[in-house]
Amino acid sequence: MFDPLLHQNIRSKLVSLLISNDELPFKALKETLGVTDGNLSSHLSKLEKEKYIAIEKTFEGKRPKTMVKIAPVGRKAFEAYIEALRAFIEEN
Amino acid sequence: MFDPLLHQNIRSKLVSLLISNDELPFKALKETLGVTDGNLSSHLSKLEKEKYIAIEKTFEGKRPKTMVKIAPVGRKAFEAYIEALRAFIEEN
DNA sequence: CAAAGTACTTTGTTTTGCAAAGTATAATAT
DNA sequence: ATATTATACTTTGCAAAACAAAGTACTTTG
Repeated sequence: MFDPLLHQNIRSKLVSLLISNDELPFKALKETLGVTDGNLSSHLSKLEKEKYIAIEKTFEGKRPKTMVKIAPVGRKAFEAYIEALRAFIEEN
Repeated sequence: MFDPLLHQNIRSKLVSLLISNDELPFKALKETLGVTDGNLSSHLSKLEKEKYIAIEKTFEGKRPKTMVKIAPVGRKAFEAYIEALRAFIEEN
């Protein structure tokens, strides 16, 4: 079974981005993924709930800034997911 | 965007099985995938609706037998999906 | 200081994914 | 002969997911 948290269009790319960039602001994720604020927000919540990512709320001057980081659990899960995909591809 | 019809746990495996075996009976799919009848039935309907597969209802003696075959659209889509996965893996 | 913008979150609706229940026929036991 | 169980599915109902629209809380700008 592919990890259902990762085997989804937006989340697989989201986590992939976080693996490559280690941390990214909400806005950058939103623009790169081409999703609405609400949609991104709920995907982030889902990933945070399972400790795949960590969300840090800071301030950039006076404006709120949400920083999203990959967490150890998420990194491991993603690696396993990529391995699973690789195995799936091999047999196809 | 990964093809949402294929980027799903059960359906990706289902179509993969059909690519390898060309045609399979309902029962074999059900057992191999480890899903309930209802669940399989609805996934098949979804794939059939988009012409990814073809469903043939025949009789084995006096009992109904549902045969599932991969269709050209499905084969192409699956190949493209595998390519997309490959590309995704490459960059991760 | 009103209007518009920024950075999100919450709410509401549609779509999925699934199991339980239903349908129809066949085989088997009584 | 007929009730019971089994086979092969499909339909229904419901909980969870995915998404956009609306809401919240500020802040900057005209």
